[in-house]
Amino acid sequence: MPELDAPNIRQLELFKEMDGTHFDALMRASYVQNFPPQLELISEGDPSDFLHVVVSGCVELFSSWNGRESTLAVIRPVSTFILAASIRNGPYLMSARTLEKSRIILIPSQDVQAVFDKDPKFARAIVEELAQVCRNATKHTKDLKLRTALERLANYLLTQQKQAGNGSNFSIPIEKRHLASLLGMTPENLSRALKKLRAYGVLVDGQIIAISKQEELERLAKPNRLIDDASL
Amino acid sequence: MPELDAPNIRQLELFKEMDGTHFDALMRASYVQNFPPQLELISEGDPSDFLHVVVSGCVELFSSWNGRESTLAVIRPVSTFILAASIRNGPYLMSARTLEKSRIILIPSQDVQAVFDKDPKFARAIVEELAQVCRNATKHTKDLKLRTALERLANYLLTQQKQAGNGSNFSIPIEKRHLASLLGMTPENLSRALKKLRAYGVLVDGQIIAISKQEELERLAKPNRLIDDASL
DNA sequence: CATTAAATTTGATCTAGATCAAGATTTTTG
DNA sequence: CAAAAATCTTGATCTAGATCAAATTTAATG
Repeated sequence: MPELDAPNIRQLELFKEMDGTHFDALMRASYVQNFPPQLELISEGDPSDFLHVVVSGCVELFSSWNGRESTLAVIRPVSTFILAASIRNGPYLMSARTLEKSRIILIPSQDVQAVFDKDPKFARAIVEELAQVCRNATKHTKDLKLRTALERLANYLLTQQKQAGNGSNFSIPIEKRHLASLLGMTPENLSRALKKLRAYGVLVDGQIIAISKQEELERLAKPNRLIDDASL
Repeated sequence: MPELDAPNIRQLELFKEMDGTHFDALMRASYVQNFPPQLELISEGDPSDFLHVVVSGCVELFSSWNGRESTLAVIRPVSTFILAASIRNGPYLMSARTLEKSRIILIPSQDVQAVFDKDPKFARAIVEELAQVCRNATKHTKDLKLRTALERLANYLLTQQKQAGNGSNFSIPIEKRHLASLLGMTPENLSRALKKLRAYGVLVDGQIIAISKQEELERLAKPNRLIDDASL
């Protein structure tokens, strides 16, 4: 793989503490590729051969059943996806497609596993990362089962606001139809929900959101760290 | 801890391959307790001090927000829970209560982590278990987002049937109100959904289920390994 | 075993959210 | 930049599932 990318990857929690030799070996075994938008990278059911790292761009994880489809997550740089599948050597449970032009590193699962056994620091990092993924999945489920669509949206906006630095203006980083699917609602319903939030001081212009009545929105959303804090 | 339990625990995937000395050390550091039914073992938000292993009985994992509550999983012997929290030393994301009189082993998180660093076999087992938990969470989300309540119920019944040995008769192992919550519906709606399934050859008598038209039910349920197979 | 309490079922009604059908915008592309 | 294709929005309608209230069954308790 090109040396340009390695330093970026090395900064990732997953690779930061590991032995340099092992890191280099992993990188040598890996492939880097640039993908155009809307390309299906993996399909659910396929065997999991690689751990993926999004270096730039954006990847949507989604799943289909009986003609229906749902977005399960949107991955932004720099982070990994399908770690669980590649550890268990099980089939992918989700499909993945690029939403934008994306640069992605593919690390062969068998190399990940080999280094896992040799490098305790890496093993530690893998298990921490995986526990995080696991906990975020739990939070997503709680969000879905305990909240209405309007509440999910309100909390999503507050979370995005926080990530963008707590200013009153920020922009949502994905298309609304994907956001709708992520939040478990239809695009039509998202559109209406955004309109309802005007009463709580939310102004929408395309992807740009302005929050004018912070307290009102928070009173509606009732954000909770055990659901909304991705770092927890 | 009493030696009676150790052999059972040792059989768990999580502990099977690890070094005997390490296993014994873990067991010595652990506590075994018998809990009555309906006892809240842990509350979400609390710091995670122990990895829990259900030896006998049954534990419900649930979560609350804004006065609502939802069952997220039901844990039966012999398996662990809140592995992810104890690895990250983060607060519990779910609460846990016994549904029946239960025998539970509490292994201090710090001991789990210490042995993780020393014993590659154990590290390997932990990461596999965690990946499994992670994948099951993904399946649960897919079930919730891609299926209607009736479809979730139909698939739940087929899964239980399989676990019970594929006979046409079997019994559901939890109260219906918990099942309803697990499937993301109200008890009233579960009751009605079960009635609707009569048209597909499902007969209900208390906890006992009889499936008379296997193919019809499967045509409705459209079971899918990437959602319904817990071992995958 | 009678009493009380809890769980389940049933019926009536309500509502969040889906679906369908057009428009209105925005984005993409020749 | 104009045409075509998406995406987003709005309105009308429909429906899965929730809520409320009451009856019935089942389980727990003195």
